[in-house]
Amino acid sequence: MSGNAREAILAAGRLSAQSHGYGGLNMRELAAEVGIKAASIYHHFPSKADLAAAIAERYWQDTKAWLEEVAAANGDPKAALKKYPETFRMSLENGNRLCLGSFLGAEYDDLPEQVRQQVQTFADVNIGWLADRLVDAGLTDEKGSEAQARSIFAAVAGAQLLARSRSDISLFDTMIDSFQEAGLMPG
Amino acid sequence: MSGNAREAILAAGRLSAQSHGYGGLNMRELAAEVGIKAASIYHHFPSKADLAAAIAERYWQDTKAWLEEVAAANGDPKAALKKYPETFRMSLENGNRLCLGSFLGAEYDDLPEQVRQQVQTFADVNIGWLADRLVDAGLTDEKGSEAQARSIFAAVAGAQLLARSRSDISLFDTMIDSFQEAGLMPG
DNA sequence: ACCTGAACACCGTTCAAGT
DNA sequence: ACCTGAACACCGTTCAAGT
Repeated sequence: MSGNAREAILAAGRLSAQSHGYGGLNMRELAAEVGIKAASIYHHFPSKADLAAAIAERYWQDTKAWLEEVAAANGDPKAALKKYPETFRMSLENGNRLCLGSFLGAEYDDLPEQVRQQVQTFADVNIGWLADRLVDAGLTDEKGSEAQARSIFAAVAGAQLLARSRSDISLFDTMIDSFQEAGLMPG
Repeated sequence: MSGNAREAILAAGRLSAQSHGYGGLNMRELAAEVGIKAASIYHHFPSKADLAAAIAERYWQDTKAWLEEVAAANGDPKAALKKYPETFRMSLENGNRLCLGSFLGAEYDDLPEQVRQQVQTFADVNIGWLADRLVDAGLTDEKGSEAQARSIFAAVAGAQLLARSRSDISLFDTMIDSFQEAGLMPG
């Protein structure tokens, strides 16, 4: 409708993809949510692959902006790191949804190349941000920071995946606590 | 051919599900791999949902048997725990495949009830085995053992998910090393 | 018992054609 | 530009019929 069908498609598409993945992203349903016909989506995106790539691109851009806000608002890098799991937690709160990067990561074999690239960038954004905080906090040397950052990213994503399949956010919180107590990430 | 089409369907179906998930499991393709027609699968399994449930059930049974072997072969529970990531590593080696529990966990919203139950049991088997080893090793008290076990399971699954999307087993190994060095799990 | 061709109802995707 | 009807390809599934 009116203002911007493209933006409405992106927003609804993101939510659907976080619930059902790339394969489960349904063009007719998505169109209905936006108030148009499925064929009309193709006026805004040349294909489902391009739509998914645009959704994933927007997803990492939003994530990056959020992470930068967190870093700016928390001078202490340890305090910033403590906030990191919050986006994953919000996905669970918002309809028990999965991180889009995790869902698309699972579907990686069947993903069009454009989508794969955005999934990689999403991971790079997360790992890069974490590595920068870890170095700033003096928790790792520069050499090992990326490896440590990757481990944190993977562990938090894994915790979200498991908590989601039980529809139980408290499990997510407990797992994050365990990671922090073990010293995998600062708490 | 031969002895047992049902077993061949289960074996090929498991591999396909670990690559493409439940939604991506294709009856016609699966039949072709086994050397029969799609309609013939229904002689062995009443529906795709029942087939997937049987695949997932067999999957946790195989996992459980493997874990019990590892426990039996390693009197030292820490040595057994050190071997735990090995099954996840083997999946990556075997065609860059994902743990079936992780893939179905991502698709949880769209899973038939029979399949969901087997996914839960798979998680329970892993967490129960880990909790038993942790208690035996004196690494946790009985009260906190399940929470600790869940964290290990989630972290290892997350590491596999991320390593798979890069098709890079060395990333998996490095993340496991990080988990062990942090003390999340014994190394 | 075990398998199959053919068909069914459905659904995502695409394109030619409308405004 | 923006949208759509309708065709297309493919899906899980059924069933009468074959061995």
